Amino acid sequence: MESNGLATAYEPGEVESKWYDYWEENSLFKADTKSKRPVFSIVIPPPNVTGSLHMGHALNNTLQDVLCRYKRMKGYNVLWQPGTDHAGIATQNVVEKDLAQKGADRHQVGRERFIELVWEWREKYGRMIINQLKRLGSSCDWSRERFTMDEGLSRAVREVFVSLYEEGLIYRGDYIINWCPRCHTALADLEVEHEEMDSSLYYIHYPFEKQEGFLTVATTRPETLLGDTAVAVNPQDERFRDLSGLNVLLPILNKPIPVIYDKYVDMEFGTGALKITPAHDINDFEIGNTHDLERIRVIDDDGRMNDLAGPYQGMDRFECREKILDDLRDAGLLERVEPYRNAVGHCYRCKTMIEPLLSKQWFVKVGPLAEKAVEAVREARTRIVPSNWEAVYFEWMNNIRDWCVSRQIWWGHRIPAWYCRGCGEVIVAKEEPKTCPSCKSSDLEQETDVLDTWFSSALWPFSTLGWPDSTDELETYYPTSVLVTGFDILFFWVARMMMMGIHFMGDVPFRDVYIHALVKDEQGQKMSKSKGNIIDPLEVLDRFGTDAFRFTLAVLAIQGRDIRLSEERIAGYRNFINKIWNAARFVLMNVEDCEPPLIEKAELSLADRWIMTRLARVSQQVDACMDEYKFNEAASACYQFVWHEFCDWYLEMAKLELYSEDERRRRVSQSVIQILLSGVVRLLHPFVPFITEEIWQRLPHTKGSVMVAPFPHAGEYIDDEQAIEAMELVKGIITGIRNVRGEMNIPPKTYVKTIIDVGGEREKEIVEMNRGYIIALAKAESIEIVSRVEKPARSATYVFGDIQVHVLLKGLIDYEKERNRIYKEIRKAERERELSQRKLANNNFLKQAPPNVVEDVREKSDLMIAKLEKLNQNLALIEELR
RNA sequence: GGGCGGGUAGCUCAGUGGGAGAGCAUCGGCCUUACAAGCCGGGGGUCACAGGUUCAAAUCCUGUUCCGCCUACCA
Repeated sequence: MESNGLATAYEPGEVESKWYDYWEENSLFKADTKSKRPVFSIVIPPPNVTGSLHMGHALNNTLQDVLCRYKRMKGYNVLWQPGTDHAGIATQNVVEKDLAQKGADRHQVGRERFIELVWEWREKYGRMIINQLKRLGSSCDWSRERFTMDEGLSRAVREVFVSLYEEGLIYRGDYIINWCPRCHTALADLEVEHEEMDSSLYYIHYPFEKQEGFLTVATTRPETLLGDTAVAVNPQDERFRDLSGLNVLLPILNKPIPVIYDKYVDMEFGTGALKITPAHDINDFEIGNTHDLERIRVIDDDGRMNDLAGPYQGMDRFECREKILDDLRDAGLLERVEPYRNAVGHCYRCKTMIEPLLSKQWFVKVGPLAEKAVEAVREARTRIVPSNWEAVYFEWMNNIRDWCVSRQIWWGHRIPAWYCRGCGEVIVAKEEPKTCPSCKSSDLEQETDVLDTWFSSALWPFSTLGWPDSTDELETYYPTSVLVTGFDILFFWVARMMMMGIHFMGDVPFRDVYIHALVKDEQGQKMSKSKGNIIDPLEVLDRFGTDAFRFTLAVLAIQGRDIRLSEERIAGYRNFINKIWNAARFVLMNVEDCEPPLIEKAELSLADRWIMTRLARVSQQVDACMDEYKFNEAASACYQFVWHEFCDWYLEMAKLELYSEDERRRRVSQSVIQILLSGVVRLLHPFVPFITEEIWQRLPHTKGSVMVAPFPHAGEYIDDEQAIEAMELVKGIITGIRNVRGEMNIPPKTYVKTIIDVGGEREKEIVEMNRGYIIALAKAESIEIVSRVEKPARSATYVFGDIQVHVLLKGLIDYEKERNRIYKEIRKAERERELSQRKLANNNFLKQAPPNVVEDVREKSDLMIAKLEKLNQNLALIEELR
């Protein structure tokens, strides 16, 4: 059925794009540096420019949008700074894959052309993620959109690199780094994923050079023995005394290498003898340094054995392992093989097994930066929510190692360093130097490496606001109010932004960091392409609408707990959206031709006063939740209020007024429900922006967009505690009658005679004044209000507190049924009475518990005693009548 | 190895010191003119286990156990 041109079911499709366009056209997302209002600012975690919206984005951006919309309605000058990230390795991989399909590779097209191709790719696909964020309703100030490879941000990158270099916080050197043989680049420690794997521990004999016998070493990587330059044992180890100065022979190559003593070696592990490969293992590298060992790199950039690998040259590293094991077996040098589980590093981008190897790279010396970043959180200049992440943050920051920032790829910010071919001088500068400052040669060559993508991301909170220039934006919006992100990039990104922000801006980049959970599937599994358990957010948006999806995410965003998302759940909240829609339809149907609201407080019904009080209180509750980023509590409170108070009780009660013969009553009610719907819509707007705008625009007497309407606040309404109490009584009576009706199978169409037995005068008055609600909502034919009567014959009785609701039954009462019903009630009441009385019998309880608690228990006990008395009387009566 | 989180109704989970809750599912009754994507009513829990603190414990402490995640330079 249609009414006011409103369909009975909400259809999100058309509504969403219509209002999003409207918001944009009216510049409602725009931040204003000139504004005098309090500031609220967020920088978006920039998605990969060529990426596509996944569940993580959906959650992350929904929460940010909820905050931004809420703050706008609260009167803040809001900036939600959007943008995208160039995602060096990921994007390069995508474009390379595309090239491969065309039968080419990047080396054929050359660096310059390749970068052009990536830019073209970005032009083609870069809008996709932005449009998807828009579909989600994200109210970013798109006029300020930034990209990490923009000229401005690139300038910030060069500026930072040069300053850090000049301060000695960036250096270049030979170290063991994580090499991905497939991506052909170095990776930071963080970019390596450790995966526990079944592998083997090989026990290999290293014969002594000049005497009988051998040392047995245990290793998981026999192929690296080709690069061994020592065997180490613990100086404390009794088994290996007097080996000082001796050599063992490297198997197969028969090259003498020394036995050295180093307390790093764990005597308990393996044989207590450790082979040392300084060019392929971080620990071996360090031991090599203290013992001044030669570093022999035997694996090349492709993961193949190089010319130093003797007979194995050209073999892939895994192939080489098999071959070398065969050869060791043949030579009788492989003692045994044990199954073993160890954590092996893999590239976080392509999952290829990482090769630790010696290489010359650029590093950031993070120690001094990390120290300040730790201090900032310790001093609560930045607050991490929930706070248990602070411990994780400290743990990592305190054990941080230098950050390898050079990448051997092409897509990214090229490191602003030049090498003089003349004298070998290294020149680090913001602009390309013409000549070498040391030898004046003009034969300079720029560093070919680019910077780690996270290097530019680390500058995001100030580079997007115009740094290194001093801008109004920086002045107004830095530090940002909050960063909303997942814990998976706490180290990658948050920690580094903290370091850079403090170092270059002299203040933390954000006051709060809100860490949200991961979105998983129904079974609690991480969503992944390989598992095939991905729920595509775009599909969800199509099927259920943006508002339903957003509300689901908000209600599931419980601090510190992962989200298990299921379609059922989304469908449930889709129903809620539809409920909102129908409530609005109902209101709009009934206010069509009414005059602007003008009401005396005295004219408000009980239901009016009750719901206004509730709306005021729920708004305050939402305020409190939002301050603490308790999205789930805020959303649940809204859900509960709108559905189970506003719709289930209030609108039903308002029908009495709306359908009244009395025109004044009707008019007042028409005004009140409009006011209330306006409040409900504003309350819900941050969570469900589209449907609320659609309703807002249809409400008479509203102006502009709901986006900029004020969030409901207590001052708008009333706070009437008496109305709450009276409503509880009325609701209790109605529920009582409905309960009896349900259990006694009274057909819904049958109106029943009721006798309501209330003790107090005040209660009596309330029931008397509100009998209309009871008649309508409980389908009562008549209500007789009495004090202290016996249960009438042919009746079923519901007891709550000291109130009895007798429902008179026509025809034959089912005594058995009524007896069982009462019996059940008695058992329940007895249990509660027992509990209370046991407490009251305890002297310690009476003495030590707070008086109000004792009072509550006493009240409860009295209540139960009274209730039981009545129930027992009723039961006796039933038994008598049988 | 270290750390963190979790175990509450059939399922998914709220609830951090005083009456065990929600959504979904389930059962019974309703096409009541806002809504069947709905309305009304009902059933269902030894709050993982064992100790302890307390007048009082799902909640605080200790231990056990199971699950998940993060982290790590024992080859």
